[in-house]
Amino acid sequence: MLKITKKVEYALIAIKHLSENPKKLSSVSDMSTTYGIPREILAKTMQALAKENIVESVKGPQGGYRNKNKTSDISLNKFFEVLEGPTAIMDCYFESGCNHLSSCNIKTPIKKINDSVRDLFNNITLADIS
Amino acid sequence: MLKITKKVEYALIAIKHLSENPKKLSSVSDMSTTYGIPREILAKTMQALAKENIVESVKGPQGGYRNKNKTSDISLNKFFEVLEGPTAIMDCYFESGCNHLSSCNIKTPIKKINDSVRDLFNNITLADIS
DNA sequence: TTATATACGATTAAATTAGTCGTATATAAT
DNA sequence: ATTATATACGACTAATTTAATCGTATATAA
Repeated sequence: MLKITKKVEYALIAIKHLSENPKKLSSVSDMSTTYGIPREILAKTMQALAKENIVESVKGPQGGYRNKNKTSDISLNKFFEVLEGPTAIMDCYFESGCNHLSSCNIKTPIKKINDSVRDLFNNITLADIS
Repeated sequence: MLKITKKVEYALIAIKHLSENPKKLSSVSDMSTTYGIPREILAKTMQALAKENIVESVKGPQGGYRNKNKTSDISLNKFFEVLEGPTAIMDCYFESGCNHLSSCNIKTPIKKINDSVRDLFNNITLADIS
């Protein structure tokens, strides 16, 4: 539980790389060989980040990615949600009704845990961890 | 990512139940029917909690479980670790060396995220969420 | 025109999580 | 003593989620 996925791991590596190479464009191929990351997965991950304007993409030869916004403007929560969807420690938090348990006594506790985790990630930026 | 498991969910429900019924013993059968939780899974979960002295078990007819320590003395982190093992957002945090990536640039970031999450869970007790 | 690079959907493989089954042991009640 | 009830625990199977691969389209610099 509470493990971050490879997708997020790879994205963190890429963002860090881009922030260390702000001038030039970095291609997926280059980054995947440099860090030993499966090419296709990294590609998709970068595409998701590009779609949300976290990175900028340039097509064609000599193309690649560069960071678009300041890493200090992007919260970890935003970053995670772009890649994984809503930060919810348990599904029932976002579903209208809990279909699993006939008599749930922990809705409030779950909400508290969830809010705490979200607060935490909202208050850490990509710059903080780079 | 960052989802809590059913095991933890069920354990939270049980602990809440026990804290609401401090005098008597509650059996797994009773709790599993009351909350619609698979019997065997709840049984194993309670056994794990008993082993760590979070709950007390009494065998035989009329037996069952009761809370052993104050819920305010048990951190969420302790609780999670009893059920799921070390709170590590990524495996490499606990392994001696990272075998996955030839050239990892995010060890420090990962450590920061991980420590933040652990701090958070260390500062929430079971009482806080009950 | 060609080689390089992103974009994206579909599919398969691997790993993790959830749930089941079988058996042993303790003990209260009869 | 015997029986029914309850915890204890290991092995196994099923379901779900995550990771990785494959194929094809599109843009563009050289």
